[in-house]
Amino acid sequence: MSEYSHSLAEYNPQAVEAEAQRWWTDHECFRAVEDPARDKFYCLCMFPYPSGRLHMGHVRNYTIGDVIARHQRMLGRNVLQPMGWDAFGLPAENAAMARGVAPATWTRDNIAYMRRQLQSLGLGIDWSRELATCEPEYYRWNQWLFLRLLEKGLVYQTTGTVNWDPLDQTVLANEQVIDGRGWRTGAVIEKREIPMYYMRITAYADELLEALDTLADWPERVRLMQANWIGRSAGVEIDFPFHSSTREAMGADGALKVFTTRADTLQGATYCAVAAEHPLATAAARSNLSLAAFVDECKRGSVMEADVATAEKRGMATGLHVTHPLSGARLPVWVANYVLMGYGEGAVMAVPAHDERDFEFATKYQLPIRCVIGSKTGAYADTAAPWQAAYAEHGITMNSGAFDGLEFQAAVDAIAAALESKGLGRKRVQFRLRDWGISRQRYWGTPIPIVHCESCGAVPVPDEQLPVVLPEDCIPDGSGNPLRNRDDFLRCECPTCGKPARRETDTMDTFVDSSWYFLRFACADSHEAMVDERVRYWLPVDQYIGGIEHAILHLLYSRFWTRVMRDLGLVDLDEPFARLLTQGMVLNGIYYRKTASGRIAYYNPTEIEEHDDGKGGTTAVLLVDGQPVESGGIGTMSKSKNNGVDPQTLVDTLGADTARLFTMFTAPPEQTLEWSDEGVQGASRFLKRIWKAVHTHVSGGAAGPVAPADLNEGQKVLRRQVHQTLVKVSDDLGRRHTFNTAIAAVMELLNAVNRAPALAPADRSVIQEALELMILMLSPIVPHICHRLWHVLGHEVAIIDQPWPRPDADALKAETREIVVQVNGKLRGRVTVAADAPEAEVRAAALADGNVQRFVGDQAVRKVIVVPGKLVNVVV
RNA sequence: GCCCGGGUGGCGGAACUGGUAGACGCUACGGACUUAAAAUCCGUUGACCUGAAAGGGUCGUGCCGGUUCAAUUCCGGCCCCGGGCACCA
Repeated sequence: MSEYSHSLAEYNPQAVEAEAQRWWTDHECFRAVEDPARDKFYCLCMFPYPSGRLHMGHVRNYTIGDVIARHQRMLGRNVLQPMGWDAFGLPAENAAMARGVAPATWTRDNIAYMRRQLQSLGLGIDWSRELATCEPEYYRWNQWLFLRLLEKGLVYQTTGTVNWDPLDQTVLANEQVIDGRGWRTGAVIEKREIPMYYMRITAYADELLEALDTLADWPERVRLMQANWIGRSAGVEIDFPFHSSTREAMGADGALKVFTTRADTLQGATYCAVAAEHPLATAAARSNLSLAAFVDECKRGSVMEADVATAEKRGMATGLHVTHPLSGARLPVWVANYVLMGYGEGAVMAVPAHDERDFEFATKYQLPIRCVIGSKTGAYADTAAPWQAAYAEHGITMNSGAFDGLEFQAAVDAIAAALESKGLGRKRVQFRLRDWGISRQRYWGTPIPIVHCESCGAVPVPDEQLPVVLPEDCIPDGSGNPLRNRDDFLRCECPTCGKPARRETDTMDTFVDSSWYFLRFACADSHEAMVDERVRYWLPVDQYIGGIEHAILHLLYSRFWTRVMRDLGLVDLDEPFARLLTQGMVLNGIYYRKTASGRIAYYNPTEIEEHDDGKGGTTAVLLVDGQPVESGGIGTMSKSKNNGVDPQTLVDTLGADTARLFTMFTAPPEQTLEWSDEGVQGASRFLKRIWKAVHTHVSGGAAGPVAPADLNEGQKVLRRQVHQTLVKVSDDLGRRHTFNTAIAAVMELLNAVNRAPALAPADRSVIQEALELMILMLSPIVPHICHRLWHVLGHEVAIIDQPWPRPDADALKAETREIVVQVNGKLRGRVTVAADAPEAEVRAAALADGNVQRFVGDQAVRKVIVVPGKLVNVVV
C-alpha cells in the first residue's frame, strides 16, 4: 500500500507539482540519448524570442508539444524535446534604447527568467541541449555557411530598397514605419537603395514547390499558402520593340520586355506600363521634369506590397512608344505605380478589357479599351458596352485576326509560336518568389563575415578567423548601427593583401538563425562542425508545432536552408519537418477609454468587471473607479492593446496543470483560443473532482482485479465506456491532435464513474480500472497530478515510465445497438436491435416503430435507406 | 488589393468519411448542505408553438440560391472577422 493512499488532504497543486518536477529532474527523465535500436520521436516547438516573460501563446505552444511528446514516450518512442532561444532581434535594441541596458544583458536576463518559467510548467525538455542564437558558438555556423554559399554563388550582392529615417539617419524595419513616418521621429520616411547580400532561394523554387506534395502531414492550408507564395506561373515573355521615335530619343535600338500569363489577350494590348524604377522610366525622366518628379514620388512610397496594392492607381505617360509585336501598332509607355519592379520584368503589357488593374487605370487616364476575349456562350463585347468592368475570365479569342475563335491554351500556344518565329517572344516560367535579402543595418544580429579592402574590395573572412564576434557592450541609441562607431570591431587586416581594412557592419536577418536550429539540437555540443552524424538519427523533426503566423517565411526558409546543407553534403535530408501543427493565436477582451486629448488608453481585462445591463447585455466597468469603459471586442493578446494575461500568476495560484488543462480543453489547437477566467476555474474544478474521486475510492480499501465473466449489466456498460474512451483518447492524442475532445471524453467518463454504484467488490474493481486508465490517459496533459494519483492508486513505479494502455477488445463488445429512424430525413424514432442484426431485420424494426408509423400514416413508402449500424430513413 | 483560414445556443466549443445538431465545459436560474458565505453536491438551461402532465410539433449551424432520401458538412454567389504579404518574430 502506498504512503499516499490514506491522505484525503485537499489538492495542493504547488506541493504536487514541486514533488513531480523534482522526481523527473532527479531521475533525468527527459535526457535524450541516441539509441539506434529504438524508434525515435523528435518533437519540437518553435523556439521563443526571449522577450522578457512567457505569454499565453507560449504556454499553449509548449503544452501542445509536451502532450504529444509525453504521449509518444508512453507509446515507447525514444523522445527528444529540446528548447532554445531565438535571441537576436529588434526588441532587444528597443529595450536598450528605452532602458540604457546592453541588448546582450537584457537578452540573457530574459532567458534566465523565462527558462525558470518554462520549467515551472513541467515540460519534458532535455535542457542539456539548450542553445541561444546570440552565442558565438551558434552564430559562427551562420557565418561559416554564408561563406560556403558565397563560394557556390548562392549568396550574391546587389542593391535593395530600405526605409530611411532622415532625422535619425537610420534604416527602419517595416514595423517601425507608421503611416509613412518614422515611429520615433515622426519624420516622413524615404526609400534608399543600398547594397545588400541575397540568398538565391529562387534557385530552389521548383523543388520547394514540388516537394510540397510529399508533405502529406502538413496542414493543407500551409502547403497552399507556400505554393501561392512561390507562385509558379507559365507564361510568355514578349518583346515590344522601341518605336522609331523612341529609338531616336533613346539613341539606341531595343525592346521593352514584358512577362504575361495572358498571351491570349495580346491583341487587346493598348499600352505598356513600367515600374518607377524601370530603366525606361529613368531614361525618359532625364528629359522630362514633371515625369522625373512623378518617378521620384513613386519611389518615395511604401515598399510594402499591401500598400502598393491598395494605393490609388496613378501614372504618367513617358512620351516613349513601343510597337506591338504582331500588329505593329504604336503603343504608349506609361509609368504606373501598380507595376512592381520586383516581379517579372518590372513592365507589363496592359490589356484593359481583360485585366482589372489595367481597366481601372485605362478608365482613369482615358486609354483605349479593346476587347479580344468573348465568353464561351457569346461575344462579351456586345453586352459589356458601355464598359463597367474587365472580363478577366478565360474565354474565346475574337478581334484577333488569324487567332480568332481559340480557347485559352490554344490561343496562348498559337500566339507564342507566332512571336517565337519573329524572335519577339518565348514561353517561360516565372516565379513570384524573390531572392532572400539577408542584410540588416542593425547591431543585434550575426555579423556578416566580410571585410572591405580598398584594393581587394569585399573579401570573405577566412574560416580560421571565425567566428567574427559581435561586441556585446554596445547600447544602440536609435541613430544607426552602433557598430559603425566601434573602431575595435571595424579595424582589421585585409585577409588577402594584409592592408588595413574595414569590417562589414551589417548583420544577418534573424530568419537565418531560425532556419537550422532544429538541426543543431541533435548535436548542440559539437565544437568541430556545424552538425554531426547524430542529425541522421534524430532528423527529420517528427512533429513541429508553432504559430500559423510562420506558415510561409520561417518554414520556407528552413526548407530552403535544409536543402542547401544537403547539397553541401552536411545532412542527408530534403524536408526538415515531417508533421506540422500550426496553433491558433490566444485572444482576450479589449477595453479602452478615449482620453480628453483624444488618445486611447487600454485597460487590462484583469482590471475590468462585466455587469449585466438588464437588457441582455453587459457593461464593462473599471474596478478602481467603477466607471464604464468601452469594449473593443476581442483580439490577439498584445502589449499595444494591454490585454495580455500573465501565465505566471495562474501557475502560482492554481498550478501548471490547471494552466495546461485550460489551454488544451478550451479550443482545438489549430483554432484561436479565447481567454476566460471562468474557463480556468472550470479546469481547476475538474482536477479537484478527479483528485477527490481517486481518494474517495482508495479510502474504501484495496480493489481486486476485474473478473469480466462476473460483471452485471451496469458494470459491463461502465467498463465498455472505459475502453471506448481509451479508444477515442488514443486516436485524439495520436492522430487527430484534438486534445479538447480527448479531455471531454475523460470528463464524461468521470461523470459516469461518480454516478456508478461503488459498494460491491466487482463495482470497486471496475472503478479501480476506470480510474487507473483515466489517470494514464490524462498524464500527458496534466502530468503532475497524475504522477501523484498514480501512486495513490497503489502503484510503486512512477507513471512517467508506464506504457500507453491498450483497450480490451472483449470489453468493447456490445450486444445491442440503438438505430435512429427518420421519415423523410426527420428524426421520428429510435429502435434497439441486436448488434449483428441483418439489414432486413433493422428495416422491419424501424417500420414497426409507433411514432414512425404515425408519420408514415397511409402514405406509400417509396424507399427505405439503411445505413448499417446507424440509421434508417423512410422516404414516403 | 492579393493569398489562406474562420463564422454553430447567453459564452468556449462537439458532431472525424453527407447520416441523431448542440457532447464536454462555462454562465445563469432553482434546490440541498451551512448561523451565514465560500466551497461542494443535485436539477434545469437553443428559440417558438401545443399539452393538466407525460409528451408532441415547428424552426434553427453568417446571408441568398443549388445538389441529395438526407447538408454545419458538397457546389455557386455574397457579408463579416482573423492570419500573411518578403526588415516584428
